[in-house]
Amino acid sequence: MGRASDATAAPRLLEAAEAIFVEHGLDRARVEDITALARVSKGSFYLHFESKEAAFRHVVEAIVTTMGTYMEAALSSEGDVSIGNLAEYFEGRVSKEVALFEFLWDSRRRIRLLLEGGKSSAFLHLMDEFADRARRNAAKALEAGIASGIYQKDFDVELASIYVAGAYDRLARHVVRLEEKPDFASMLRLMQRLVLRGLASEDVQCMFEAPASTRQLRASLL
Amino acid sequence: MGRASDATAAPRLLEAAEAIFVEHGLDRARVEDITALARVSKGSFYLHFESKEAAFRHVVEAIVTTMGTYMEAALSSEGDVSIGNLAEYFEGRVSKEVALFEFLWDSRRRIRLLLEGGKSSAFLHLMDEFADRARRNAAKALEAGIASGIYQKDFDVELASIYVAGAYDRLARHVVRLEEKPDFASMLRLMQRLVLRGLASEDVQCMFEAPASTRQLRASLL
Amino acid sequence: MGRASDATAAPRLLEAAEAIFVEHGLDRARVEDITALARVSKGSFYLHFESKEAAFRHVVEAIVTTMGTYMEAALSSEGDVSIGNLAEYFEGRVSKEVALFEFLWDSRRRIRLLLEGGKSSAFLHLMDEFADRARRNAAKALEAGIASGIYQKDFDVELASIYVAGAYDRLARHVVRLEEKPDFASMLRLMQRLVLRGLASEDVQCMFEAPASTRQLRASLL
Amino acid sequence: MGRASDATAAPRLLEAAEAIFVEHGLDRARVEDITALARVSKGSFYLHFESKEAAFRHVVEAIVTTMGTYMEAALSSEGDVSIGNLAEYFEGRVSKEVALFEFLWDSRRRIRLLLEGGKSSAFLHLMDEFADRARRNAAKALEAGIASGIYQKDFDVELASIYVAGAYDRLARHVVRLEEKPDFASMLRLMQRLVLRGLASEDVQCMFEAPASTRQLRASLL
DNA sequence: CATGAATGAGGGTTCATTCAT
DNA sequence: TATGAATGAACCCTCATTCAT
Repeated sequence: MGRASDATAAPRLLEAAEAIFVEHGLDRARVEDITALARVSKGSFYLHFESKEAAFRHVVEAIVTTMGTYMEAALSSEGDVSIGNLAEYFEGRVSKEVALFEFLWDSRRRIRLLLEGGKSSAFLHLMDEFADRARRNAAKALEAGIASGIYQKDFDVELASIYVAGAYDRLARHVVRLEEKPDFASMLRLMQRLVLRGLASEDVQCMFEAPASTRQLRASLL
Repeated sequence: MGRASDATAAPRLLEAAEAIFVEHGLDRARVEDITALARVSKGSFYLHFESKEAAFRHVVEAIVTTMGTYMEAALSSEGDVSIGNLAEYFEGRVSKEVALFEFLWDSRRRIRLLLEGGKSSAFLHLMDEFADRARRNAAKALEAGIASGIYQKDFDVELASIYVAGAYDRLARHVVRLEEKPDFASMLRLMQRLVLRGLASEDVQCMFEAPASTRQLRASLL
Repeated sequence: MGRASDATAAPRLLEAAEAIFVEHGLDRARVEDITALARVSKGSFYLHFESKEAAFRHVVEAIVTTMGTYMEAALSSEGDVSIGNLAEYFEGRVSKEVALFEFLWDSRRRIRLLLEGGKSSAFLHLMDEFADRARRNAAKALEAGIASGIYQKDFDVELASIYVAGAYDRLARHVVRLEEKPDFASMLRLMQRLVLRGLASEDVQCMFEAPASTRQLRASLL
Repeated sequence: MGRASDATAAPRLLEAAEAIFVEHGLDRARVEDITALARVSKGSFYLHFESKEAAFRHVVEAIVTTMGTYMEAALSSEGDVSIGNLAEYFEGRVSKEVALFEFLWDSRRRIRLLLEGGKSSAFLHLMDEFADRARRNAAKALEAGIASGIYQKDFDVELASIYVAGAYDRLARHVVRLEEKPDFASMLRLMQRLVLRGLASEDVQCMFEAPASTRQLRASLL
């Protein structure tokens, strides 16, 4: 091997590329901006990337992979639902969602840039991809709820999943822009309550009226 | 000396600018593309706009104004709400929303371009502006609902308005991408039901249980 | 029409392009060299040429056309040959060739650059094209000579035309490099004599021996 | 620390450099092309050559030396000429020339590249150098011929040598482009005949007419 | 006002050369 | 000596903007 490759150069370059692309978008980003930020020569850029566009694609894909994986993990709903364990189930979902929003919060700088400054259609497409992934997750959760008798049977699941995912989408966009970290648990409980009460089957609906036995549920949802 | 003063040049230029900017974004759009589309000389561009960026801002503002005005009109909720006229009130809201979605449907090509191809942060910002406007509308409606006793009093209105607006936002994005015009009325009724049942006060909640008097409401919301 | 196009700009650019390309070759020539020589802005180059390579092709083609046309005209051999008018015929050919070499002499700067400094394969190819054109001309002349009984019948015309054209080719290369204008007529007479005596038919050969009648021919060829 | 000292690296590099330079010319050849072909590191190039241009000069000189040496050997005319041994003498020359053309034929790929693809002025110069060397050889042969009475005395030797060398030059260029190996002997005999008959002294000229004694010469030259 | 030729700054990319290992 | 990653000067081309007509 020749001159030892600066092991930190490649990651520095990637990081710099992401930062510059996310800040300025593909067209406004200058290769020289990226190499300067990475403290690397201009020519060095082309040791790591085929072209500016290729670097851009690389960055976008890396973001998709990182965020997507996390999101998938956070939203996967295993565990059975039944009217009996409703309160626990929802608390479980809420805590999973809290974990996801914690992740979003930690990544908020990057995400905010994607949302506000990602001046490129590639990032828009990426956003849409996440949104659709979230929607499919929501649809699965709704179907599970119908199957277990929690939800009514007579609504259009796809449509409802669009609403639900849209609500989460906007909530996420809202959250990453906040200055102070909000109380994710209460946020997400209100969300769950809207969905649950909005779609609840008669049986579950009753629990909101009944005095004693459902205290717990009512408490957790209010 | 060139073509005699051409009164149609300015609107043609604006139209062309919008088309090109929306298709390619600020950076990729070339002044010459715009003037070619407007059948105007390149120099003429600078008789009408300060610079390319100025033209872009102009276009963005024009879109905001046009769409925003329509939207405002469509969503403005005048008229009193009370438990008594609940069914009518909601039908009224649904029909207003249907009108808005009809407008979106008619403008779907332009909107789709803004969403998918609007390769510039300015358009993203514009989208966000609409989204926030919608959220504020939703918040007002929720507050009116609380005031009239339709909704519970113990939820975070701002948060709920985020959910609601997010749901509409995604629905709108979904709709403009459809091939076939969907049934807006049923779409928007499901939406209303989600919100109403999700946030309904005890009094209204009862109406879903009560046998006779609320038939109408139940029917319209299911 | 807009700003009046500088009518002299295009020819200046062409001239400059030829000068620079011929001096440095395609690869070493810089667009800026050309535009500087033409006293034109760098961008202006691309108003007249698609690309540097396109400009190069243009220049090459222009040279081919100019020189080729002249050459064709100069070498075309009309007029009948017969043993009777041999001396006149050859004087006629010689004077045509003298005219061609006068042209070469006048263009010697450009040609010399093509030969010595034309650092590009395109110019080599161009040279070959001229060479082949010359060879075909030679072949035609030889065939005419055979038909009229001046030349023998038993030699390979193509081969002989290669020799003859090669001889002229080198002579031309030699001439354009000279400092002083040489005596083209005697040069080209020696050439003709070589060819004539080299290929002469027995009948013509005799004329070189016979005392009186052929004095003229012998005189002109020696 | 890299590969242990590799004795074959230097010749491989030279060979690769020649191949790449001959194929692409100085400007289009990339150092990396050469080192890749030589299976040597890029840095290694600069252990063997001062610079790309130096390598180029080296290659050009090597070609000149190799080919020049061969050519010199092939064309050197030792042995006396006299009218008595004319036929043998010419057969001797022809066979030497055949040997040279055999060499050209064997090297035709390289030569063709030099002629057609040698995209650099250095190679053109090299070609001219060969041509001039050939011309000087021809001049020497002509002088020897004059001295021995074979040729006339009253022509411009330098001029004639230009013709003769030019003819050979073009013949050589023609030959290396052929698909099939031609009959060099007959080619070169026609060439000799042209020159001999073109310049022959009266004494030799007679041999073409005389019946018996010169049969051999006439036969060999026709 | 209208035109479109002219301008020139700017940036992506290549590649000869250097140098730390 | 051999390596190949790193460097940065150089150069083609684009395109927003200007300006003479």
